[in-house]
Amino acid sequence: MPRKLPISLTPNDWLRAAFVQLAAAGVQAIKAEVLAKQLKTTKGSFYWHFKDVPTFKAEMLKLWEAEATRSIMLAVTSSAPPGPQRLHVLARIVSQMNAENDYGGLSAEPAIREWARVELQAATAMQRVDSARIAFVKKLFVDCGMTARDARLRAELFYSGFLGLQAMAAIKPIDVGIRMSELLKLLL
Amino acid sequence: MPRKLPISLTPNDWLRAAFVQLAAAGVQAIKAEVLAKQLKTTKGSFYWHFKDVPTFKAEMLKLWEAEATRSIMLAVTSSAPPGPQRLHVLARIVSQMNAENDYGGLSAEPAIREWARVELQAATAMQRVDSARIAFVKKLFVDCGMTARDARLRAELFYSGFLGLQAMAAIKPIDVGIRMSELLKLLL
DNA sequence: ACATCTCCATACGTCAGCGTATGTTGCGCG
DNA sequence: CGCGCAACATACGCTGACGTATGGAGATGT
Repeated sequence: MPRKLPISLTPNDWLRAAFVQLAAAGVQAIKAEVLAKQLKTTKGSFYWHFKDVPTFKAEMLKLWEAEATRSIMLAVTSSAPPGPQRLHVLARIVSQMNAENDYGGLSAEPAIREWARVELQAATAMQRVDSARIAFVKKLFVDCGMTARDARLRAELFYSGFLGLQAMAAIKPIDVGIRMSELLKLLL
Repeated sequence: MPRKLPISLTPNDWLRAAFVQLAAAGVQAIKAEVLAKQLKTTKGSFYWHFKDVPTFKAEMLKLWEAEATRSIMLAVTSSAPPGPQRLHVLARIVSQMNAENDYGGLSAEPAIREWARVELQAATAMQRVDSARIAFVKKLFVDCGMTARDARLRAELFYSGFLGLQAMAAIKPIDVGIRMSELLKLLL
């Protein structure tokens, strides 16, 4: 039994559980008692670690925003030299990192987007992430020799296509990777 | 005062109010008492017209599914002859019908998609709508002389791009129409 | 060893939302 | 004119979720 007996829960344990819940059932499913049950404890623990639920959600957003773009940018720039190769790498990896990462990876993103549609705090975080990602993709297109204007448009279309495919994949499983590759061919 | 005194509420009044609420605050915001307040009545009325909330939601989905594709298809095929023109028309009209139609138009769609991510009943409806729309767009590409395979791929990318732009527009206002036009140029 | 502090358990009051049961009102009609 | 039904209004009990308050167990320092 490699079971590590629960010595003491960290704030991160709660946050990870919350992202799982978020991905599975949406923002409204993030409830203190539900998370407590999943962590086999009680909400007394929750309210010891966090002031209240809104504060907790704010921490979720902070964590997500910090990791949502960084890890992908890192993976891309470290596995290919500047040029079209990086875009192909990007198209491949974004479609296969479902639910691996701590903060829920990409499987929680549709839920966060709906969250952003409803709550202002999440909306501003989402806007910053969208902008950062589009700027990054734009740079990749610029590195392929495109003008700033063309690169920007293609970055937006590339990203929009990804969002759409991600949204559809959340309901009915499809091969996002191959479609992203085809989209990229048309954009280059 | 052109105020028409509330003679008697119809089921459709409730449904329209619910789509407004859905677009504004998501599925979880569809609550009998909230809708009653918006219609300046009480939930006694709600439970007279409808058995319970789940049944009511099911009727919402039924209504939405019936109208979500039909009206757009009709508008496109009736305003242009077969060929690329129809795609341009489609790119234009889908981006400007925000919140006009009865069932919430397109402004409620991101919420319905999240709904579909969480509840099975909505997921099956959403899948059918997605399939119908993609099939329709595919046909438009076929009418432009494309092979079935190419047309299918382009229809998916066109639709995915639309979904992504729609999702982004729900958070931060952007010009969906111009971006859809540019996407279409690349797909033709 | 004993007091303290951390980390969690339990019990409580509150409130929103559900669904039911029953009271109330206004029109249609003989 | 008054009866009856459609279309609500109101009152109720119930559950789930919040946040608080207080109790308790286990490690820890001196």
